Order: sequence, then structure tokens, then C-alpha cells
Amino acid sequence: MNKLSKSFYQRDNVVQIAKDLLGKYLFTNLGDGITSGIITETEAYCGITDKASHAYGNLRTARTEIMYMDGGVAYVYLCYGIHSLFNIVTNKIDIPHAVLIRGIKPVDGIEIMLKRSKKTDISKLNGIGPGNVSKLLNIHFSQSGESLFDNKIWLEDRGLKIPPFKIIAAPRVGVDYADEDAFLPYRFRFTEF
DNA sequence: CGGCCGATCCACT
DNA sequence: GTGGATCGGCCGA
Repeated sequence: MNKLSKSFYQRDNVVQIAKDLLGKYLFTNLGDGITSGIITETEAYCGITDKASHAYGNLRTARTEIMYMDGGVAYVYLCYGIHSLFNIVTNKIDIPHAVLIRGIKPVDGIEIMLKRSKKTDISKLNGIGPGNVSKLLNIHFSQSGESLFDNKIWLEDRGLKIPPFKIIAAPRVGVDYADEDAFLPYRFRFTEF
């Protein structure tokens, strides 16, 4: 097993990290077994100067405080009262950078994921959309602050490389409120393997 | 302490 | 393509 290292998460370029996370494997072991998927879509959130970030303007609350932790922990929060959205905290302590995981391709524990999503048909298993990612991997907002070097949530590099020309950059989703920052091409995905 | 709103998804048409 | 579900966080009073 080749877990991503602290130095991977603690670089200062969160946009580069968001790109590098494509093709990495995201694992969880939360209650009812190990599940994993290949990360297919990410979004970068660039701290206190990014109007789309929860930490914009150096906002510190009980919720956002997690983003100020040392790189390599999970930041999970509730959206629309229903969905737990999973982010990876990057950079050093007191610098609230994060990468939202928006899509995975299911790999390990397919049966468990089918049960979690109440589906029976593997072709209907859908890891597109940040709410679905958390549903399939059983991630809950109570896991916010969880270390990625522990055995509950972690990432691995299994040697899958995504050529830069296959990476599509686009504006982020649902951040219309962020004025000019809404147009930044901080959303990254790839479609073929 | 009350009210509004959000980095969404799904079932339905 | 659309509206309903559904609730914690944040802000202003």
C-alpha cells in the first residue's frame, strides 16, 4: 500500500494538488467494510482570498476551523441539510486551503456501495457528484477533522497517471455568489482512463 | 433566539 | 427540466 504522504498534502499550490489528486484512490473503512474509488473530479478552494471558500476573509468558526489544521485531514460539512461533502485540507497549519472531491469511480467494496446507495444494478452505481461520493463511501460530517494518515479515511497512489492533456479545467459548481472568483477554472476532471 | 440559505440529489413529468 | 426534501451554520436582533 502506498499512502499519500504529508508532503503531498502540505504543498502550497492547492490548484496543483487538486490536479494531482485525479487518478488517486480514495479509501474508507467506516463501519461496514472497506470501500474505495478512483478520484475523477476535484475542485480547489484557495483560502482566505477565495470568495468561494468558507474561509474567505479569514473566517474562523467551529466548522471552518478544521480547514486551518495542518494539511492531511478531512473537512466534511453539511450542504442543503442533506449531503455531507468531503474535502481534503491542504497546506500548512493556519492556511485554510482545501480540495473538494466531486466524483469517484467505484473500485473496492462494490457490494457495500450498492447497499449504501440502495441500488441492485452495478451499472446504476453513480459516483458523480460530491453528495454521492460521501454516500458511497459512508462519509458523514461528524468525520470532519479526521486524519488521512489513520485507518478510517485515506488516499493511495496506485501508479495510475493522468496525462495533463486529458485533464479538463472548468469553473466551479454552485459558487455564483463568489463574484469574479466564480469564474476561476479550479474544477478538474478526466473522463477516459 | 429566529430566520434564511446553501460547494445537492432524486423522483417525477 | 423541475420542484421538493430537509437541517446545521451563520448573522443580525
